[in-house]
Amino acid sequence: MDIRGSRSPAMTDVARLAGVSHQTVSRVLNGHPNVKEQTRLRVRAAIAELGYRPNRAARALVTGRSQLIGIVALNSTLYGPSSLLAAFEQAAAEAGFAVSVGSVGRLDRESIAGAVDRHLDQRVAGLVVIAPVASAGEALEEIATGVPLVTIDGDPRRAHALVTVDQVAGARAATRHLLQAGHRTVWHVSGPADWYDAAGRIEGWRQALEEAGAEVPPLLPADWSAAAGYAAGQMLARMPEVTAVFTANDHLALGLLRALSERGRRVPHDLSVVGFDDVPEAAFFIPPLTTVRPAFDAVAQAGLDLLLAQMVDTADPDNRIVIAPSLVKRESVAPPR
Amino acid sequence: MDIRGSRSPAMTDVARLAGVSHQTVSRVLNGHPNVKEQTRLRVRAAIAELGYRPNRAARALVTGRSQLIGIVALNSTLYGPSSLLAAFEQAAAEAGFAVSVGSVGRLDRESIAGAVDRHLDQRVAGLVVIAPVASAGEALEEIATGVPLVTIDGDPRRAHALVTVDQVAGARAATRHLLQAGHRTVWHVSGPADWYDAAGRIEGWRQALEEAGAEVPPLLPADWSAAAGYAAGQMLARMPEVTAVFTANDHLALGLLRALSERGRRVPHDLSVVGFDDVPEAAFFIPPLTTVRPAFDAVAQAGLDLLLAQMVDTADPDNRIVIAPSLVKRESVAPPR
DNA sequence: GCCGCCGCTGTTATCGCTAACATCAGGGGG
DNA sequence: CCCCCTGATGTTAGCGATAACAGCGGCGGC
Repeated sequence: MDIRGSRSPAMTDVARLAGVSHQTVSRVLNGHPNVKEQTRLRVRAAIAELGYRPNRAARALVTGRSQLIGIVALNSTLYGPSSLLAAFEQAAAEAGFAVSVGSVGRLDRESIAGAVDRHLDQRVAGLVVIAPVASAGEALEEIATGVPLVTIDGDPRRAHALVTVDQVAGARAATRHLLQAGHRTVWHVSGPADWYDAAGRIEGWRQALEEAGAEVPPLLPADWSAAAGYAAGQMLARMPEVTAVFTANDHLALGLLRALSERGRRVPHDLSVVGFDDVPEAAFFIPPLTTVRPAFDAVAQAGLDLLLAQMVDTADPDNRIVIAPSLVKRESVAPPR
Repeated sequence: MDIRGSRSPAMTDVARLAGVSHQTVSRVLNGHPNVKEQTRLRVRAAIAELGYRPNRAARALVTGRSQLIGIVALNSTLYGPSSLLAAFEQAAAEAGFAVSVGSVGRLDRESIAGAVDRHLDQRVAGLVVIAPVASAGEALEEIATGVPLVTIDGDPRRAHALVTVDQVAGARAATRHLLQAGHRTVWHVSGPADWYDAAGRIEGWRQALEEAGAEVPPLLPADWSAAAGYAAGQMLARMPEVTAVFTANDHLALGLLRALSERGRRVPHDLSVVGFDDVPEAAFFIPPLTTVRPAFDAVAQAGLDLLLAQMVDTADPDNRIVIAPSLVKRESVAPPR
């Protein structure tokens, strides 16, 4: 578009070509009212002719704010967080914001603070933190940012301006579904204890059992990996009294299914399994997995809305939005023998 | 840290506190040599005391370049692209760059051009495009950006400054592994034809068969989904002469495994399967999947290096780097009966 | 002992934009 | 007929940094 070397056109170049002052160009660009229609057209034409594009750095410098939203997220390929990230980028782009991602290796106080810092350096207009673990929540409490901040998947009890999936409701639905199929009780392979997601799912599982008057079996703590699910499965396969298992995510369920299959325990004939996340492959596990689907798109959109609301109006930062997940029924659940 | 409302400290504030000029502060910040050690320490102390952080917008304005790298990527939860994205963010952050992500819904000319445009508005210092499909490659050819540009997973024949996984070598290794196990030939369930990844894997598969003098069976085209793998599996299960299948990714393999399991064809006893990607769960498929692991970290790092090299020195933009993947052997491969 | 260079620091101009104020022509009310 | 207001535009002053150049001691060489 440009001959290399010649600097790209600035506002004054446009102004000169259109025969107006640079300020008039600025007014046209920012949609200010008092500009004659004819002038506006001349300026537009000049902009098009030169291929002018405003310099965001200059604008950010003088206004003190950018059109950049920062996201702090865990650098992982975990399905939940990365779906959330993708969905958020999409929503932000549609709203005309650029998104700067600061992924962190671990969600501890120091890493989070570092990522937030780097974003503040960029003078982001707002900040979204996907903070599913307790340490992250604590870290955030201590960081006064001075910019609009929305937490996604943070501490449901503490954080302001929070959007989260209703983990408790999802887990209750999963557990109830198994109880209604006729199982006396439901075992739970949980996620890491310091993740809110995991804690909420444990809570929902426990609630559903207690409401139904069912015995609450010991919790099987794990991380989010298929490997941990496999380990849990090796144990459960040896326990004939276990007929129903709810795992904290689909990958745990995958590992569990393999362990059961190796030991000759058939699903759902001998044992029913429900997962959480509805990863795209869940329908192709052996057997197809009944699971809970969080509405990541809705979470992302709600997060953005909350952020934009804070940006125009600093009031009402206490809003929190909880998105209900839905149960997806497939073939991994059946009545007990 | 700051009292709300009072503007954040600027370089002159630091200078006043340290009893020097703002220029000396600038020199300290940028590591210029000729500053007395004692002065440097005083400035550092003042910076710490005020919690000063440089204003990137101002710096970008005066230097004409930002510390922002733009990434254009497909907004998907596909394992390959999203791993690449995560790895790149990591590498860029370590090199002191912020990363602005412009994800696009489709990789067509218009979407790509739009995303590139938005990034140019931000005055990114460099641009990385993860462009695994043909239409994206064509779109890029037409866009003169004027900034350093690196293509990841683009057209191996055309693009300059390209980093890619050696799809051909990976597919050859997978296919040869199956042939060496004793199979007469290997079938292939491929990815979408317009993806370079898919094309390279087809090519490698074909090469390996031809080198070995094996018959080349008809290609089974699919997309990347487990559903497509399932469909292919339903067909293959009915064909007793098929003893070895190479799928273009692990999720296809997952769907295939389920279809085979439903029809009573045992893996690896009746049929061997090899995938591609080494998703974290691949070790927990039934049975554990032999697959090809692309080194996403290495790709990302190489991409960043290439970009940085272009940024300091506009010469040598024709470099292309091909990263070799490795074969991960698990239990889904055995000799034919 | 003077010149010149070097190491350190300060002064000034500038990047491209927006905000605030200045200007100026034209029109309606007293 | 003058005043004031209003709509359209221009002028000026920064935003916060870097770059280029200017000063100013002190030290070595002749």
